[in-house]
Amino acid sequence: MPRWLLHVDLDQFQAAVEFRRRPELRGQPVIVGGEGDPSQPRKVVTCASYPARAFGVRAGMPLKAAQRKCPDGVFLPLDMATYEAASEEIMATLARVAGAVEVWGMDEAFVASDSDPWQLAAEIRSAVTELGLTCSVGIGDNKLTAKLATGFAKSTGKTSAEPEHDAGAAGGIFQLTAANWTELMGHRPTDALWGVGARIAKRLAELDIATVADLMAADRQRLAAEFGPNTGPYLWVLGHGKGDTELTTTPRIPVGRSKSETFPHDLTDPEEIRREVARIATEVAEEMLAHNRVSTRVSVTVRTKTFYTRSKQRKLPQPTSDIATIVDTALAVIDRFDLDRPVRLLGVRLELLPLDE
DNA sequence: TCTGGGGTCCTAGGACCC
DNA sequence: TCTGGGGTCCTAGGACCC
Repeated sequence: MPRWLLHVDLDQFQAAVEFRRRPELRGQPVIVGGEGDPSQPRKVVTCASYPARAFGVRAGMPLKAAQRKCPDGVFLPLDMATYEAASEEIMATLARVAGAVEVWGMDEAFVASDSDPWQLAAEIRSAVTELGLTCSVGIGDNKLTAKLATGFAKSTGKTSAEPEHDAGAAGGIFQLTAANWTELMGHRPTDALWGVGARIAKRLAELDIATVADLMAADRQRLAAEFGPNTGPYLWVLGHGKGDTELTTTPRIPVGRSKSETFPHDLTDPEEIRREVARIATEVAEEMLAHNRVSTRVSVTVRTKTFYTRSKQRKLPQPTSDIATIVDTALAVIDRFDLDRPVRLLGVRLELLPLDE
């Protein structure tokens, strides 16, 4: 009996959650991000509704740019608490319909099927629709193919102009497996793979590995020599459409906790920079404490006006939950930076002591 | 249009020890 | 005096993801 992995991905998640409480906005170009004020600098789009995307608005784009592309867009502030609550609702629904769920971020999850994956996918979509939301489902023989299948599900299911893929398509559900892997993925650039980004793709291209098919034909030893003993072979495996087939249903225990802030205007006064580092360190330490965790290491990140980003860290003499010690350490670390250029971002990250002893 | 915030994991080099 | 090889800890940086 084959085991299928299903990847569930909510459509336009944050915008869709907003539509539930403001149904009059359905079908409108809605842009969620920052405080919902496109005149605010250094804030970006977290989620654009499909109508907003038709104007060219994309996640990650500055709000100001989004407004230029879509002047009549409805800008809404981020409301994380509401999205988290919606996410829990969704995951509970998936658990009810599909059993074990591996949560992958707020609006994604993997589930498994030992029988008919299309049937399960349809049931999931129907259950999510009852929540007033919609989702796409990718079916794969592992997590990689399932995840990539969701991308096909979105592009084939959503755009009527898109020619119908015969292999495995059915409105919002798509199946990608070893059987159609080469046909559907072989000609695509390597960064179409989940885990290959722009940088790795560029380095691969320099080795004359431009497409997934090229990667499949590449020499493993060469990849290992180029990318390291772990990453190299991993890339080769990715290229062949292989991946993890196990669901991890126990919630992951965070190994770190961080907080960073891009300031609306650059900071230049070293004393002000120290004060902000102390404030951010206090906040993240308090959150750590609220979760009953203990810190082992403090890392401070500085991003200057030119986007030059560096971090320095210091191991604590012993694991501690003492806020004053953590703040003092963060200050000692920031003092090792040359603060002679305008600072646009400061961040503090705490590494956490593993929970199991 | 200048480029958010919160995560995870991997690699590499130097220090230090045997 | 012209120099080993491994293991581990620590720090810095890179890359990816949602």
